[in-house]
Amino acid sequence: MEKRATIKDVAEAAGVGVATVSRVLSGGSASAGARERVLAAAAQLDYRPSALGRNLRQRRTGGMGLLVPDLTDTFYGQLAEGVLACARSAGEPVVLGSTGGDPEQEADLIGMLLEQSVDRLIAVPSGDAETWIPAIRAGMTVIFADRLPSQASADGTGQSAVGDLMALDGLPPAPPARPLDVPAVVADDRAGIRTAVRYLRGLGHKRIAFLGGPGHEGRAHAFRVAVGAPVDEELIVFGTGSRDSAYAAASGLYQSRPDLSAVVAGGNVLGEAAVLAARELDLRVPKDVSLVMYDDVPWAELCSPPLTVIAQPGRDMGYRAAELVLRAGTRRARSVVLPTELIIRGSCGPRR
Amino acid sequence: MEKRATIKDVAEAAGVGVATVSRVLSGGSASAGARERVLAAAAQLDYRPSALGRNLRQRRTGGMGLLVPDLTDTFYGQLAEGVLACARSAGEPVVLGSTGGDPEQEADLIGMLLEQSVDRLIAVPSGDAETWIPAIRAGMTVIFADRLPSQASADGTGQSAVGDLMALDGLPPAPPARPLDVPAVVADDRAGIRTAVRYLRGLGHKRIAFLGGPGHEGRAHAFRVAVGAPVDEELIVFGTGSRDSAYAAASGLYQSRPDLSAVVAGGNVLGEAAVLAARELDLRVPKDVSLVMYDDVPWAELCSPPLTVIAQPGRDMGYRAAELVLRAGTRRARSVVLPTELIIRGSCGPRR
DNA sequence: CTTCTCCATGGAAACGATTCCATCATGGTT
DNA sequence: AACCATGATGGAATCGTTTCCATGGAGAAG
Repeated sequence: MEKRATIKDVAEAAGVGVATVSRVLSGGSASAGARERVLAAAAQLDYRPSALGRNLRQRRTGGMGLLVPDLTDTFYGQLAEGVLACARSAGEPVVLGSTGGDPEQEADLIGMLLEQSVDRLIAVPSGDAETWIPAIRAGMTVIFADRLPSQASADGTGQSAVGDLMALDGLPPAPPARPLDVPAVVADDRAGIRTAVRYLRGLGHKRIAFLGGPGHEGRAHAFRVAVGAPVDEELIVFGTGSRDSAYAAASGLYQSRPDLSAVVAGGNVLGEAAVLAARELDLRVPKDVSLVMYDDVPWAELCSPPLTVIAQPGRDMGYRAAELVLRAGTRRARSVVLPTELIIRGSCGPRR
Repeated sequence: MEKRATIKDVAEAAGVGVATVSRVLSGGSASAGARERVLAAAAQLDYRPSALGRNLRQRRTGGMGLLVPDLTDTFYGQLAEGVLACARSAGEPVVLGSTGGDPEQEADLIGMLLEQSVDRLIAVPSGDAETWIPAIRAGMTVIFADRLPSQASADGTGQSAVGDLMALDGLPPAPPARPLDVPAVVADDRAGIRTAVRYLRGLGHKRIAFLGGPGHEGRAHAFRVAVGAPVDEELIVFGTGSRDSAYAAASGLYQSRPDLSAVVAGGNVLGEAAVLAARELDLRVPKDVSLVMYDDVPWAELCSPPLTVIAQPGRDMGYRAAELVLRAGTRRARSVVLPTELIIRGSCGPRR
């Protein structure tokens, strides 16, 4: 438990001033002799600059914050791994928070990060645009990942918040109430859902349901677009985030609409619930009901039948977001849309 | 992007000195009048003390570090959620690192945390005892979770490092080379494995294999103890951590020893590999081979047949570890052993 | 009335780095 | 030889907080 050497100790040992030590260590100009002596002294004393002093002086903490809804969800685990990989190679620390999908906890965690002067943040947002205004106004560089905050707008469609992403499909962009100017790294949900729906249609399915969770408004919207008018709103149901609630939603869906023949699950937790509920109700997959699930998690292959999924690159998503948030400041970050891929396994069959 | 109010601003607005503000806000003594004015001014200015200044002054960063091998592994996701839940309720930040099971990366991350002056750390260790000496010597409060570092001792048995835990089963404790005095929160692997082996024996199985990954030396040891002499060392195989390597290990095991009739997988990634490899080789579970897997992950139930598992409370483990690391300093932390539970589903049957 | 104690109070030091700025040496140019 | 430009150098200021310490005032005890 010996105390660490400070820059002052190094300066003394090298016979130079602290300013010179700082310059040598952070790449400023110094004479060859001084540089050599400083380096030797630093090595000798096993000196490591304290992030504390530096942070205070620059009034900012290095590294980045990361806010996800739930680490138990394999997809967010993948995303976090991507962020951590990028951060590690940059030598930057990552402060992690799990929001449980609760806007209130999210707001608390943002407050905590502000207190720590963490000024870069990657978030899978749970709260609406309002929640994010304090962070933006405090000067944080925010990058959204996986999804955008739902707009707390009057029309109540749960439209996404970033204008330029809405225009992707030639759709009339939502009237921008006051879009957050926050770059995002997301999967191409529109294409992913469209491909899945077309695939199911090709198998003869007419009544296709969408089973979503919190934050899946964008995917639900993409689903509406993909099935086209008239949309049967009863076939679009939402759980609240917990596995129980997802199960209840799935079970309720099967029972209230026995005429449905296919389900698109908006996330792997929902997919899990859809399988479980089907089994409980003696619905066979894919004979009685076909299933496509968002997220290609390792266990999708273990199911029987193995699940057909819409794969999105969780790890890449995290990595790219981390790159963006680290580069920001240098260059104005631009949003990124990552491709999805329909991986056909065994959970979809022709309409019964 | 307005700059935040500092304690000086509050002092000025309240007409008191900075010392008084600090005392009021951190629970020191102050007159009612002063307290009231300070509180009012702080609220008025939306003052939040900067963690930067405080950290520098106390020469330590609040919160804690958390090091896990891989967030993609659901079990570590659960553990992390537990840590985060505890940290959140204490208002403390968590700095996360993912080691990939690599001692070198682990050492790097420890260095990074030291640089940040994070002096409390919860870790699922990958490196051996040597790796941890620098952290301990720097005065970090370390709590191990899920496992203990393998002892880099001469006897090469991969014995665990904490003496008092080794004595649980009345076994001659390994000659303590120089045990780390680090408290740990672990599952009762010995009992868990013993129960699983007895269960399999009860079903008539004679040749039971153990499939482990990095860090599962303790479980392998418990397995040796449970099966009793003579131990068929060929039936104990290890993967190196990646899913591919786990798969290769499982596949190799099945092929080299077609006489085995049951497998105990030391973790959920290994279990996944065991299922996949069995399917590939046309071994039916549980008809041809019975399987017990460590970790009760949500998808264990989705498999067909649903997997019989040794459940260990990942979330609790994380929560308890976080409690311990936060309380340390107040009280010398004591190790905790959490119970495991054999959950019988459908992946074990009578010996063919 | 004096003296002693106790508490509230605010100024200032400390924490460990970065960075501004004044100083000094060096070498080249006129 | 005088002058200037350039670059290295170290002292000191700075960041925002906590905490030490000296001061002063009020109340109690003599």
